[in-house]
Amino acid sequence: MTDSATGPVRRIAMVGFDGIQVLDVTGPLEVFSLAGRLLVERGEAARPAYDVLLVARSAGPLMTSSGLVLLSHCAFAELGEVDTLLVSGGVGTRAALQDPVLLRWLATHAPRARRYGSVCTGALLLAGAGLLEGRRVTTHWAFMPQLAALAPGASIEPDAIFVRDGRLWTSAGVTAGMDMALAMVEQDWGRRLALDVAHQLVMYLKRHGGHAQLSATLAAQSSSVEGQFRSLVSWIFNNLAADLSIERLAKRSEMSIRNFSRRFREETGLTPAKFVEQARFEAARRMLAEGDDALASIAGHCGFGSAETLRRVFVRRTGMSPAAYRLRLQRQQAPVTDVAASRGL
DNA sequence: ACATATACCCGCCATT
DNA sequence: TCAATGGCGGGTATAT
Repeated sequence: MTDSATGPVRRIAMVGFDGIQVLDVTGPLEVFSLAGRLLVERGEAARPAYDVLLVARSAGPLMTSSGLVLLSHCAFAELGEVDTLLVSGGVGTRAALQDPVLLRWLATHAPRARRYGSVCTGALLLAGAGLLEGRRVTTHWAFMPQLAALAPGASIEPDAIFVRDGRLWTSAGVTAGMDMALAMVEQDWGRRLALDVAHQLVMYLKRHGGHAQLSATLAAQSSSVEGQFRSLVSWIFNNLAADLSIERLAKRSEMSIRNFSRRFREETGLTPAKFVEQARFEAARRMLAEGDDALASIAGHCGFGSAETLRRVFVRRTGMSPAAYRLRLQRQQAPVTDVAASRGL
Protein backbone atom coordinates (compact mmCIF):
# COMPACT_ATOMS: atom_id res chain seq x y z
CA MET A 1 0.00 0.00 0.00
CA THR A 2 1.23 3.44 -0.78
CA ASP A 3 0.70 6.67 1.04
CA SER A 4 0.71 8.90 -1.99
CA ALA A 5 -1.98 11.49 -2.31
CA THR A 6 -3.45 9.54 -5.16
CA GLY A 7 -3.33 6.37 -3.17
CA PRO A 8 -5.71 3.49 -3.41
CA VAL A 9 -9.14 3.24 -1.91
CA ARG A 10 -8.63 2.05 1.61
CA ARG A 11 -10.95 -0.50 3.07
CA ILE A 12 -11.97 0.14 6.62
CA ALA A 13 -13.56 -2.91 8.20
CA MET A 14 -15.43 -2.75 11.47
CA VAL A 15 -15.88 -6.00 13.30
CA GLY A 16 -19.36 -6.48 14.72
CA PHE A 17 -21.32 -8.98 16.79
CA ASP A 18 -24.63 -9.05 18.57
CA GLY A 19 -24.81 -6.50 21.34
CA ILE A 20 -22.48 -3.98 19.76
CA GLN A 21 -22.87 -0.34 20.55
CA VAL A 22 -24.17 1.49 17.49
CA LEU A 23 -22.09 4.58 18.03
CA ASP A 24 -18.87 2.59 18.25
CA VAL A 25 -19.58 1.38 14.77
CA THR A 26 -21.11 4.39 13.10
CA GLY A 27 -19.04 7.14 14.69
CA PRO A 28 -15.67 6.11 13.29
CA LEU A 29 -17.16 4.89 10.02
CA GLU A 30 -18.85 8.25 9.48
CA VAL A 31 -15.54 9.97 9.97
CA PHE A 32 -13.90 7.82 7.32
CA SER A 33 -16.70 8.00 4.83
CA LEU A 34 -17.07 11.73 5.18
CA ALA A 35 -13.34 12.17 4.74
CA GLY A 36 -13.55 10.15 1.56
CA ARG A 37 -16.40 12.21 0.16
CA LEU A 38 -14.71 15.49 0.99
CA LEU A 39 -11.70 14.49 -1.03
CA VAL A 40 -13.90 13.87 -4.01
CA GLU A 41 -15.69 17.18 -3.60
CA ARG A 42 -12.40 18.95 -3.60
CA GLY A 43 -11.34 17.14 -6.69
CA GLU A 44 -8.39 15.59 -4.93
CA ALA A 45 -9.60 12.11 -5.57
CA ALA A 46 -11.66 10.50 -8.29
CA ARG A 47 -13.62 8.37 -5.89
CA PRO A 48 -14.06 8.20 -2.14
CA ALA A 49 -10.81 7.32 -0.49
CA TYR A 50 -12.36 5.00 2.01
CA ASP A 51 -14.56 2.02 1.60
CA VAL A 52 -16.21 1.23 4.90
CA LEU A 53 -17.88 -2.01 5.79
CA LEU A 54 -19.11 -4.06 8.69
CA VAL A 55 -17.94 -7.62 9.05
CA ALA A 56 -19.26 -10.31 11.37
CA ARG A 57 -19.51 -14.08 11.73
CA SER A 58 -21.99 -14.04 8.91
CA ALA A 59 -23.43 -11.48 6.58
CA GLY A 60 -26.77 -10.14 7.76
CA PRO A 61 -28.46 -8.55 10.71
CA LEU A 62 -26.69 -7.71 13.94
CA MET A 63 -28.67 -6.69 16.96
CA THR A 64 -27.15 -3.67 18.64
CA SER A 65 -27.40 -2.92 22.31
CA SER A 66 -30.00 -0.25 21.67
CA GLY A 67 -32.19 -2.54 19.61
CA LEU A 68 -31.37 -1.04 16.25
CA VAL A 69 -30.36 -3.58 13.68
CA LEU A 70 -27.26 -3.19 11.54
CA LEU A 71 -26.49 -5.29 8.52
CA SER A 72 -23.03 -6.71 8.21
CA HIS A 73 -21.71 -6.74 4.69
CA CYS A 74 -19.92 -10.03 4.84
CA ALA A 75 -18.65 -12.90 6.92
CA PHE A 76 -15.10 -13.09 8.19
CA ALA A 77 -14.11 -15.62 5.57
CA GLU A 78 -15.36 -13.41 2.77
CA LEU A 79 -13.43 -10.37 3.84
CA GLY A 80 -10.55 -9.68 1.54
CA GLU A 81 -7.58 -7.55 2.28
CA VAL A 82 -8.29 -4.52 4.45
CA ASP A 83 -6.34 -1.43 5.27
CA THR A 84 -7.74 -0.85 8.71
CA LEU A 85 -9.50 -3.33 10.94
CA LEU A 86 -11.40 -2.03 13.94
CA VAL A 87 -13.28 -3.88 16.62
CA SER A 88 -16.24 -2.14 18.15
CA GLY A 89 -17.37 -2.47 21.73
CA GLY A 90 -20.66 -2.79 23.52
CA VAL A 91 -22.39 -5.03 26.02
CA GLY A 92 -22.02 -7.89 23.57
CA THR A 93 -18.28 -8.09 24.08
CA ARG A 94 -18.85 -10.31 27.07
CA ALA A 95 -20.54 -12.94 24.93
CA ALA A 96 -18.20 -12.36 22.03
CA LEU A 97 -15.28 -13.15 24.29
CA GLN A 98 -16.63 -16.68 24.44
CA ASP A 99 -16.61 -17.01 20.68
CA PRO A 100 -13.48 -18.91 19.65
CA VAL A 101 -14.15 -18.40 15.96
CA LEU A 102 -14.19 -14.64 16.37
CA LEU A 103 -11.10 -14.60 18.57
CA ARG A 104 -9.11 -16.90 16.34
CA TRP A 105 -10.02 -14.89 13.31
CA LEU A 106 -8.98 -11.69 15.00
CA ALA A 107 -5.71 -13.19 16.15
CA THR A 108 -4.69 -14.16 12.65
CA HIS A 109 -6.27 -11.43 10.55
CA ALA A 110 -6.03 -8.24 12.55
CA PRO A 111 -2.23 -8.06 12.45
CA ARG A 112 -2.33 -8.41 8.69
CA ALA A 113 -4.03 -5.07 8.31
CA ARG A 114 -1.90 -1.97 7.97
CA ARG A 115 -3.67 -0.64 11.03
CA TYR A 116 -5.87 -2.38 13.50
CA GLY A 117 -7.48 -1.44 16.73
CA SER A 118 -10.51 -1.12 18.88
CA VAL A 119 -13.17 1.27 20.02
CA CYS A 120 -14.20 1.26 23.65
CA THR A 121 -14.58 -2.27 24.99
CA GLY A 122 -13.57 -3.77 21.67
CA ALA A 123 -10.14 -3.80 23.30
CA LEU A 124 -11.30 -6.70 25.43
CA LEU A 125 -11.69 -8.78 22.31
CA LEU A 126 -8.27 -7.85 21.03
CA ALA A 127 -6.99 -8.86 24.43
CA GLY A 128 -8.92 -12.11 24.23
CA ALA A 129 -7.24 -12.74 20.90
CA GLY A 130 -3.88 -12.26 22.58
CA LEU A 131 -3.03 -9.18 20.57
CA LEU A 132 -2.36 -6.74 23.38
CA GLU A 133 0.43 -8.40 25.31
CA GLY A 134 3.28 -6.00 25.79
CA ARG A 135 1.43 -3.20 24.03
CA ARG A 136 0.32 0.19 25.21
CA VAL A 137 -3.45 0.42 25.10
CA THR A 138 -6.55 2.03 26.51
CA THR A 139 -10.24 1.31 26.78
CA HIS A 140 -13.34 2.68 28.44
CA TRP A 141 -12.31 3.66 31.93
CA ALA A 142 -14.83 1.39 33.61
CA PHE A 143 -13.36 -1.67 31.91
CA MET A 144 -9.73 -1.11 32.61
CA PRO A 145 -9.62 -3.73 35.35
CA GLN A 146 -11.13 -6.30 33.03
CA LEU A 147 -8.72 -5.39 30.32
CA ALA A 148 -5.83 -5.71 32.72
CA ALA A 149 -7.04 -9.17 33.66
CA LEU A 150 -7.36 -10.26 30.04
CA ALA A 151 -4.05 -8.82 28.97
CA PRO A 152 -1.79 -8.83 32.01
CA GLY A 153 1.21 -7.90 29.93
CA ALA A 154 -0.39 -4.84 28.40
CA SER A 155 0.35 -1.38 29.63
CA ILE A 156 -2.91 0.45 30.05
CA GLU A 157 -2.91 4.21 29.64
CA PRO A 158 -5.65 5.35 31.97
CA ASP A 159 -5.83 8.92 30.83
CA ALA A 160 -5.68 8.73 27.10
CA ILE A 161 -8.56 9.22 24.72
CA PHE A 162 -6.81 6.92 22.36
CA VAL A 163 -3.44 5.33 22.22
CA ARG A 164 -1.42 4.44 19.22
CA ASP A 165 1.29 1.87 19.60
CA GLY A 166 2.72 1.23 16.20
CA ARG A 167 0.01 -0.28 14.03
CA LEU A 168 -2.22 -0.90 17.01
CA TRP A 169 -4.71 1.77 17.98
CA THR A 170 -7.09 1.59 20.91
CA SER A 171 -9.59 4.17 22.02
CA ALA A 172 -11.52 4.94 25.14
CA GLY A 173 -15.27 5.43 25.39
CA VAL A 174 -17.64 5.72 22.48
CA THR A 175 -16.92 9.17 21.12
CA ALA A 176 -13.20 8.66 21.53
CA GLY A 177 -13.48 6.26 18.62
CA MET A 178 -14.29 9.22 16.42
CA ASP A 179 -11.28 11.12 17.68
CA MET A 180 -9.18 8.11 16.87
CA ALA A 181 -10.67 7.78 13.39
CA LEU A 182 -9.96 11.44 12.83
CA ALA A 183 -6.36 10.89 13.80
CA MET A 184 -6.19 8.05 11.30
CA VAL A 185 -7.58 10.31 8.60
CA GLU A 186 -4.94 12.82 9.52
CA GLN A 187 -2.28 10.16 9.27
CA ASP A 188 -3.49 9.25 5.81
CA TRP A 189 -4.30 12.64 4.32
CA GLY A 190 -3.00 15.32 6.58
CA ARG A 191 -4.35 17.79 9.02
CA ARG A 192 -6.31 19.91 6.57
CA LEU A 193 -8.68 17.12 5.75
CA ALA A 194 -8.97 16.05 9.37
CA LEU A 195 -9.90 19.59 10.34
CA ASP A 196 -12.51 19.75 7.62
CA VAL A 197 -14.05 16.50 8.71
CA ALA A 198 -14.13 17.66 12.29
CA HIS A 199 -15.73 20.89 11.19
CA GLN A 200 -18.42 19.12 9.19
CA LEU A 201 -19.23 16.81 12.05
CA VAL A 202 -19.06 19.65 14.52
CA MET A 203 -16.39 17.83 16.44
CA TYR A 204 -13.63 19.54 18.28
CA LEU A 205 -10.47 18.55 16.57
CA LYS A 206 -7.71 18.49 18.98
CA ARG A 207 -8.65 16.27 21.67
CA HIS A 208 -5.51 14.43 20.87
CA GLY A 209 -4.53 11.11 22.26
CA GLY A 210 -2.94 11.84 25.56
CA HIS A 211 -5.61 14.19 26.64
CA ALA A 212 -8.34 14.14 29.11
CA GLN A 213 -10.12 10.92 29.64
CA LEU A 214 -8.81 11.46 33.09
CA SER A 215 -11.10 14.26 34.06
CA ALA A 216 -13.98 12.13 32.97
CA THR A 217 -12.62 9.32 35.08
CA LEU A 218 -12.30 11.45 38.11
CA ALA A 219 -15.65 13.09 37.61
CA ALA A 220 -17.33 9.76 37.18
CA GLN A 221 -15.62 8.35 40.16
CA SER A 222 -16.38 11.29 42.33
CA SER A 223 -19.96 11.53 41.23
CA SER A 224 -20.45 7.93 42.20
CA VAL A 225 -19.06 8.64 45.61
CA GLU A 226 -21.92 8.60 48.03
CA GLY A 227 -22.50 10.16 51.39
CA GLN A 228 -19.46 10.32 53.55
CA PHE A 229 -16.82 11.22 50.99
CA ARG A 230 -18.91 13.29 48.67
CA SER A 231 -18.26 16.55 50.42
CA LEU A 232 -14.66 15.65 51.13
CA VAL A 233 -14.02 15.03 47.46
CA SER A 234 -15.49 18.33 46.39
CA TRP A 235 -13.56 20.04 49.14
CA ILE A 236 -10.39 18.50 47.77
CA PHE A 237 -11.13 19.84 44.31
CA ASN A 238 -11.66 23.29 45.73
CA ASN A 239 -8.65 23.31 48.01
CA LEU A 240 -5.89 21.73 46.02
CA ALA A 241 -3.28 23.97 47.56
CA ALA A 242 -4.22 22.98 51.09
CA ASP A 243 -2.54 20.27 53.12
CA LEU A 244 -4.12 17.15 51.68
CA SER A 245 -2.07 14.59 53.56
CA ILE A 246 -3.84 11.46 54.60
CA GLU A 247 -3.55 12.55 58.17
CA ARG A 248 -5.41 15.79 57.47
CA LEU A 249 -8.03 14.18 55.32
CA ALA A 250 -8.64 11.52 57.91
CA LYS A 251 -9.00 14.12 60.60
CA ARG A 252 -11.37 16.08 58.45
CA SER A 253 -13.44 12.96 57.99
CA GLU A 254 -13.27 12.18 61.69
CA MET A 255 -11.77 8.79 61.12
CA SER A 256 -8.56 7.08 62.02
CA ILE A 257 -5.94 7.14 59.32
CA ARG A 258 -6.15 3.42 58.83
CA ASN A 259 -9.87 3.34 58.47
CA PHE A 260 -10.03 6.43 56.33
CA SER A 261 -7.56 5.03 53.90
CA ARG A 262 -9.42 1.77 53.69
CA ARG A 263 -12.85 3.29 53.25
CA PHE A 264 -11.70 5.91 50.82
CA ARG A 265 -10.17 3.31 48.60
CA GLU A 266 -13.31 1.20 48.72
CA GLU A 267 -15.50 4.15 47.80
CA THR A 268 -13.44 5.83 45.13
CA GLY A 269 -11.26 3.05 43.79
CA LEU A 270 -8.17 5.12 44.42
CA THR A 271 -5.95 5.46 47.44
CA PRO A 272 -6.16 8.90 49.05
CA ALA A 273 -2.76 10.02 47.85
CA LYS A 274 -3.41 8.81 44.31
CA PHE A 275 -6.71 10.60 44.26
CA VAL A 276 -5.15 13.82 45.43
CA GLU A 277 -2.32 13.51 42.96
CA GLN A 278 -4.74 12.92 40.14
CA ALA A 279 -6.85 15.92 41.10
CA ARG A 280 -3.79 18.13 41.32
CA PHE A 281 -2.38 16.83 38.10
CA GLU A 282 -5.63 17.43 36.30
CA ALA A 283 -5.82 20.99 37.55
CA ALA A 284 -2.23 21.67 36.57
CA ARG A 285 -2.80 20.24 33.14
CA ARG A 286 -5.72 22.57 32.65
CA MET A 287 -3.74 25.59 33.76
CA LEU A 288 -0.93 24.64 31.42
CA ALA A 289 -3.30 24.30 28.54
CA GLU A 290 -5.39 27.38 29.13
CA GLY A 291 -3.10 29.99 30.61
CA ASP A 292 0.44 31.19 30.49
CA ASP A 293 1.21 31.13 34.18
CA ALA A 294 4.73 30.23 35.20
CA LEU A 295 5.29 26.62 36.14
CA ALA A 296 6.13 27.56 39.71
CA SER A 297 2.89 29.44 40.02
CA ILE A 298 0.89 26.57 38.61
CA ALA A 299 2.64 24.19 40.96
CA GLY A 300 1.80 26.36 43.95
CA HIS A 301 -1.75 26.86 42.86
CA CYS A 302 -2.38 23.16 42.44
CA GLY A 303 -0.70 22.10 45.64
CA PHE A 304 2.56 20.70 44.36
CA GLY A 305 5.46 21.45 46.64
CA SER A 306 7.53 22.95 43.86
CA ALA A 307 7.81 23.19 40.11
CA GLU A 308 10.10 20.21 40.36
CA THR A 309 7.50 17.95 41.91
CA LEU A 310 4.98 19.11 39.37
CA ARG A 311 7.42 18.16 36.65
CA ARG A 312 7.99 14.74 38.18
CA VAL A 313 4.33 13.97 38.33
CA PHE A 314 3.85 15.14 34.80
CA VAL A 315 6.62 13.03 33.43
CA ARG A 316 5.40 10.01 35.30
CA ARG A 317 1.82 10.37 34.11
CA THR A 318 2.21 11.65 30.59
CA GLY A 319 5.73 10.86 29.57
CA MET A 320 6.56 14.49 29.00
CA SER A 321 7.45 17.54 31.00
CA PRO A 322 4.92 20.30 31.68
CA ALA A 323 6.85 22.61 29.41
CA ALA A 324 6.76 20.12 26.56
CA TYR A 325 3.07 19.56 27.13
CA ARG A 326 2.30 23.25 26.94
CA LEU A 327 4.48 23.72 23.93
CA ARG A 328 2.69 21.00 22.08
CA LEU A 329 -0.72 22.43 22.85
CA GLN A 330 0.31 25.84 21.70
CA ARG A 331 1.63 24.80 18.34
CA GLN A 332 -1.38 25.22 16.14
CA GLN A 333 0.12 22.97 13.54
CA ALA A 334 0.67 20.20 16.04
CA PRO A 335 -0.36 16.92 14.51
CA VAL A 336 -2.90 14.75 16.21
CA THR A 337 -0.26 12.82 17.98
CA ASP A 338 -0.40 10.15 20.55
CA VAL A 339 1.41 9.34 23.71
CA ALA A 340 3.94 7.26 21.84
CA ALA A 341 5.11 10.20 19.81
CA SER A 342 5.32 12.45 22.80
CA ARG A 343 7.37 9.93 24.67
CA GLY A 344 9.93 10.24 21.96
CA LEU A 345 10.55 13.84 22.85
C1' DA B 1 22.46 12.75 40.49
C1' DC B 2 22.53 10.87 44.90
C1' DA B 3 21.36 10.16 49.60
C1' DT B 4 18.47 10.77 53.27
C1' DA B 5 13.96 11.71 55.12
C1' DT B 6 9.23 11.40 54.77
C1' DA B 7 4.75 9.72 53.29
C1' DC B 8 2.06 6.22 51.89
C1' DC B 9 -0.02 1.79 51.70
C1' DC B 10 -1.47 -2.57 53.16
C1' DG B 11 -1.26 -7.07 55.65
C1' DC B 12 -2.00 -8.51 60.08
C1' DC B 13 -4.11 -8.63 64.38
C1' DA B 14 -6.32 -6.53 68.52
C1' DT B 15 -10.35 -3.97 69.87
C1' DT B 16 -14.96 -2.39 69.68
C1' DT C 1 -19.43 -14.89 66.27
C1' DC C 2 -19.30 -11.31 62.94
C1' DA C 3 -18.43 -6.88 60.88
C1' DA C 4 -16.34 -2.53 61.30
C1' DT C 5 -12.59 -0.04 63.18
C1' DG C 6 -7.97 1.24 64.89
C1' DG C 7 -2.99 0.57 65.55
C1' DC C 8 1.53 -1.28 64.21
C1' DG C 9 5.29 -2.56 61.27
C1' DG C 10 7.84 -2.37 57.43
C1' DG C 11 8.42 -2.49 52.37
C1' DT C 12 8.06 0.88 48.72
C1' DA C 13 7.57 5.23 46.48
C1' DT C 14 8.28 9.98 46.48
C1' DA C 15 10.14 14.53 48.13
C1' DT C 16 13.83 17.34 49.28
